Amino acid sequence: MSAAPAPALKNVKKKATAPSPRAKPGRPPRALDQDLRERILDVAEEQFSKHGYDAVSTRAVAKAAGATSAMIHYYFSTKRELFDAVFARRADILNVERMASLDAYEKRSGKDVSVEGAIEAFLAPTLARMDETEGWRYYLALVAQVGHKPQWGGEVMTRSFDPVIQRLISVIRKAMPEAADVNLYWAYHFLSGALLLTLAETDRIDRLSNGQCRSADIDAILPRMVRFAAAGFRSICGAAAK
Amino acid sequence: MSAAPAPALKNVKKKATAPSPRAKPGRPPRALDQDLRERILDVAEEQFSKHGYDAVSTRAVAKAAGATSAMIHYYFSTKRELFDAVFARRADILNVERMASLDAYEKRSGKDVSVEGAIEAFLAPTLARMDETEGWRYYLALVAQVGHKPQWGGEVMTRSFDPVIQRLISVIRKAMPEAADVNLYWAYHFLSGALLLTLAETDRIDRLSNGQCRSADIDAILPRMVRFAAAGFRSICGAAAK
DNA sequence: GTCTATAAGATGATAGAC
DNA sequence: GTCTATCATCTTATAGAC
Repeated sequence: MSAAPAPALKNVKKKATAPSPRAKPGRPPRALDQDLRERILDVAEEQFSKHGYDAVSTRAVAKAAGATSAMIHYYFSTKRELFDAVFARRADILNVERMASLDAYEKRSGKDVSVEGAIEAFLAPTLARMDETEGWRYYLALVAQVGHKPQWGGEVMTRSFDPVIQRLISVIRKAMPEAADVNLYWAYHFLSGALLLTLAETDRIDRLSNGQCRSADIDAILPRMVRFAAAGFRSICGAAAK
Repeated sequence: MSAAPAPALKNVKKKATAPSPRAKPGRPPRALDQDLRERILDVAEEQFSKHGYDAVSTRAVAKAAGATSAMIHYYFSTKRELFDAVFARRADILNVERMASLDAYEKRSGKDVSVEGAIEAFLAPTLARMDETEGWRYYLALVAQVGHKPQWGGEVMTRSFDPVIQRLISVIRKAMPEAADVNLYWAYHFLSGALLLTLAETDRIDRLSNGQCRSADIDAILPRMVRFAAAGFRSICGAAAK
């Protein structure tokens, strides 16, 4: 349930003169298998995130992982399935954490559920991960890109994240029982856009603000995003909404 | 200043048995030149938007435009310059419209500038274009994707759109003179995310809301986005902000 | 499990005829 | 201005040796 530490490249260059020093015969190198598989996932995650799915070749991933492209197909069959594995790996972790966070918030707040509280419980796990490892930062930037791709933005995102979003909205609904569904969904849409642009870490805001804001400054972002979105939810879902 | 109507493909298939029927000799076909150039831009816009820059080949663009890939390089030298031309074409139009809209709002509101008014003046031209032609929808979805690409999200977006954004913030500042710059920039960052996700039109919100919201329903989006963002700006820039 | 070799085709870009 | 032909390289994926 905790993050997998990004393993450093180990057998970067094993091509030499002598016949390659493989695992000792007599015992299937079970550990190494998982090692390479994970290393491929790590490298693919980084490259897909940095350059986009289509700009990355299986060869490039293989090379950076210290293997050949044949190994990519051995473990993942196709490039697309490699992507799916990359995407699902941390999505599963994130979904568990978000669900747990929302559950915990609902339990401890009892009847005093607030919009701020719900949104904070939803955002905190994700933004915390963003502050953790390079791997998570790559992954979350990849989510931001996928979320804006015409086909994938609908399908992949829906498949991966819908249950938690419905859960979030159900908690917010407890804080605003009078809110109409349409308004709740549009409000989430705006919040989602704000979150995804944050995960993208494009440094746009750094330039725009002339260095006064920094894309990766989670401590500055989280409280502001919570307040911004909560006020937004209230203004379009509240009693005064048209 | 109005939108260029998307021209239908005209000379789709001129490859046949006879030597290709080119323009009549004696007069350089000036009109046709611009025709093809624009058609290439239209087609590239559509394909870059639908599949992403890296997934589209110059051959594919050429074919859809009823020409050969050599013509792409004749008019634009490189694939990247083709992209830049696609991106700049409507960015220029949009920038003029947004500036004019902000100017007009500031003029007619005098001293009574409101956050809602400024945001509405900023958003309205863009969302109106989204409701106009396929070409504009493709373009705006492309902007959303570019805005989340690691390199381009910073550089291309900054180069193309920063002046209008600074203008928007300067108008909002008149409505909230006490607001700190950092807060204004972060608030814009959230608004920008909400806008870009809207421009992407991924149908995610349609699925999530089980059809209650439609990605292209500008009449539903604009007023909600204005209220949502205005409330957000006030909540993190207002006197009560920490 | 890991490699080399290769199939089968696509890619960005250019040269040169017309 | 538009084309065909081509270069040199890269692409995903597979076959088969070890």
